[in-house]
Parts: sequence; C-alpha cells; structure tokens
Amino acid sequence: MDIQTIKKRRDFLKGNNAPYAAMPSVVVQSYIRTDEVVKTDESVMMGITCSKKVGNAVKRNRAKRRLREAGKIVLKEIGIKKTNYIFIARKDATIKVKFTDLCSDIETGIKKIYGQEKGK
RNA sequence: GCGGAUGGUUGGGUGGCUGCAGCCUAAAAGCUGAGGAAAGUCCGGACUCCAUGGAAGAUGGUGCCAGCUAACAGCUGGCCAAGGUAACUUGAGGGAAAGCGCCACAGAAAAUAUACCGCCUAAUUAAUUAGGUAAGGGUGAAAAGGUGAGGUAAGAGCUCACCGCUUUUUUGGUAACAAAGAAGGCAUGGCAAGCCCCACCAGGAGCAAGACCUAAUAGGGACUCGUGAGCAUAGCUUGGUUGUUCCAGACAGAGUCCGGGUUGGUCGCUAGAACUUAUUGGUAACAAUAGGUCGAGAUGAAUGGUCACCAAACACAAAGUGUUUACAGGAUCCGGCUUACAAAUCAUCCGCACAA
RNA sequence: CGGGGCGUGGCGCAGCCUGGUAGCGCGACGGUUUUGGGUACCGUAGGUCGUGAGUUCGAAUCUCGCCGCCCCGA
Repeated sequence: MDIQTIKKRRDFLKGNNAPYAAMPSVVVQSYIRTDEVVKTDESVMMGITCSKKVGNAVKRNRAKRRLREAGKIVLKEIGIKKTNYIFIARKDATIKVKFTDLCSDIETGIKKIYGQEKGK
C-alpha cells in the first residue's frame, strides 16, 4: 500500500472539524477525502503536527520521527484508502512512551473514530 | 595533602536486523549523512540585485597605545586604574580651562561662591552691633589641595619641608606612558552608559537575494510623462535613475491603476579568507612555504525502531541487578561574540601545611 | 532573513524621555449609612518594578547580556 504525506495547509485544517481521538501519547484525527482533485489518488495520506509546545527542535524532531515510524507500521495494517490521518504529538508523552505502546495508541485511536461513526 | 588561578581536549563506543535523505545506476549493490556550541541572531564580511563612480549632510556605531585580520564591537601584546597574600582577574579607559544641563534630602554654601555654631578684635553691663578669619564642629556620596612646623589678635600656601597637582625640559619607548630635573604657590568639584565636542568607520536591501523554464503565438486595457519640444544660432527650461541633496555618467523608455494566470520545477547549493601535518618568521595573535584530505545539501523538511556486548557514574550491595550518560539538530556560506552544558581528562602556575 | 514593541500590587494601566518620593482605576478586607443588600462615604493591607551584571553617592528609570510574550515586512 502506498502512503503519501500531507503537504497542504488546507488539508490539515480539514482535520480540525473531523472526528478525533485523544490518546495518552498522541491525538489522532481522520477523515475521508472527497475532493474532486484528489479523487483519482487512492493512496493513504498521513500528516504529522508537532507544535512548539512539545519542546525545542530536538524534541520536536524526535516526536515526528517516532510518529512517522509508528504510523507507517499501523497504517500498513489497518489504513483505509482515500483517507487522511493526522497525528498530533503531545508534550513529553510522545517522546517518553515505549514504541509498542505508541503503536497501540494509534491503532486504538483509529478504531475509536470509525467505531463511533458506525455506532451512530 | 588542602585550597585556588589560567588555558585546552573529549562530548560514550562497536556490531546485527529493519527503515529515511542525497550521489551513482537501466535496476540492484555500493558510498556518504548534524555541533562545540549547528542555538541566540548580537556584530563583521563574502555573494546577489539596485547600471556605475564620487562628494556632502543626516543618522548610527566605535573610543588608552601598537599590531593581526577580508573585516569587526573580534583576537594578541603592552600601558594605566581598581581588586586579590599570590597565581591572576576586571575595566565603553578620548575631551568637564568650547558650550548647555543636572547634583534630591540635609547643609551656611553644590561652584560667579558663601558664613550656621565657632575663634579673634573694637564698641559694649549683659545681650547685641561692626569688622577679620575659614583652623575646628556639624551636613552630605562629594565642601575650592593633604600632613607637620613656623607665623598670627585669631587665622589663612601667608612662609617652609614632604606628598599631590599644573606647566615645562631632558632621557627611555614606534606609541600609550614612565623616570628625573626646573618653575608655579594651588588656578581645574563630580556626572559625557545626560545633550554635546573631537577623531575614525558605515550607500541600501537581502538566498523568500537573484536567474531561468512551464502554463503561453502572454500578454491586454486605461491614464500620465519622456524619446524631444519651445524660443532666436549660442544658450535656457523640462524625465526618471536603490532613503536626502549635489556632481559626473549612462539609459530610451518609465510610472500608476484595472483585469487575468501561478503558489509549480530547475539553478543559486556547497572546494572554501576550508581542514590537517611539518618547517620557517614573529613574544603572541597570525603569516608564508611544502605535503595530504574532500567532510550533509533537505524543502510538511532526511539519522528512527529494536537487540547484543563493552565504557563511565550512582543506588542496593556477596556475585550481580537496576537507573542514568548533559546542552542540544544544518536551511546560502564563512570569521567572531554571547548564552546553555552531565561527566571525564591534560598542561602550566600560586598560597598554606608537612617531610627531606 | 530582517524590523519593532511589551514585562510595574489579584486585573488593566501611569511613572522611564529629563535618575532621588513607586501612583491611578477596578477588585480584596474592615467600618459608617440601611430592617437587610446594592449604592455612597471613610480607612487598611498588598509590588524581588521579568532576570543577571555595569555606570553612578544613588537605578523601575541609563547601558549591556539573558528569559518570556506579542506584532509587522519579504
């Protein structure tokens, strides 16, 4: 499966209105793309947000790397086509938590979002 | 041994599996892949554009002297002052007899001087008045040379000795400055990180600079000014030209508004005032010569995950186990400054104590 | 990459240029007025002036370094 990165600012802003799941180490947002332009592109897209609250440049870089690595592993398993996933790093927790816990947080976060939608 | 001073170095290491970015390639394989501060963005340059060059002013900066440097507010060496027993450290360290301003409160007086308590003389019963004086008291951060002696009605650089100060001469030093001599009898309170004066330096903007490609036969529309025109040959007037003015010079087009398209790609982009070793010159900063080396180039932005062993520190402590390993991540490049930094380590020097 | 501003009682601001006493409004607390509350009046407490140094006799104020926040231009 092909995993692309989200590069446009407006794609991130769409995530603000989308359903989200706040886990101890990460916040997950996700929505299904409906744009005319990206209709032909069926790949899974992943974006990472890492604000200044997380810390200095070293901490932000480390959080981004961990999320990128963990997101890749998880989305290979349960990623849905034509869907955008946004992972937001949290202060201290994203860096300090064990890698396997980070993966499981992302997985349960995604399942939470789409489980709720089906329930409604 | 204890306590200090100065300057420097390292900034955990090795390997396996799996991933990322660049180069190379048809593909694979392979190679390379953050720092001493990459940081803060505080200075200085290179580079690019403003066609170019010069001058002045404004504004800003620097400020003992000499040297180094591409340049600097940097560095090196020296001088002076302050601190320290010392090694050594710190210092925006020119000018207050160019001018303006300020010095709260207290105090007589805060800088053209003046006189509260005093001291002395005269008038005078006392008190007071007139005059002399600035030694003493008191105020203050600071009071118009200091100490001692002479002198005097009491005093006073009034006189003398020493110290300080000013002017000047000589000697040493490239210089800052130092030393010695002579003269003056004291004139010049402090603040310039208040305005200012003097000397020196600086054109502006910044890699989102700038250049090219694509969409695209990319350009179009409106207005204003100019290429020139007017007068009467000469000459005069009139355009913009990176923030002001002027001069030289170059240019033939320039400016404003409306509307349309893009938010893409390529270059700039890393071989350089580079790093390193040796020699020579220099007290040193540094320079020269010779040899060797090539060490990131991303653009929602690359170093991650995991395992094993070793190293150091700490805790529990019999082996061993557990925890920790700082500050911190390139964004055009370089030289500095400032700030942050676990732990380890090297060299030189000083003081005290003890031993020989 | 470049430029500018701010930090002062619990909150919002003066004072800084031109150095010497930190003040105003709201709020807090106590009292008076009222049957009670509000209003009004009187009084009281509360500030390392972001932080570290320097200049000065003396720094919220002047100068430099650092920290935090905000804004602007390309």
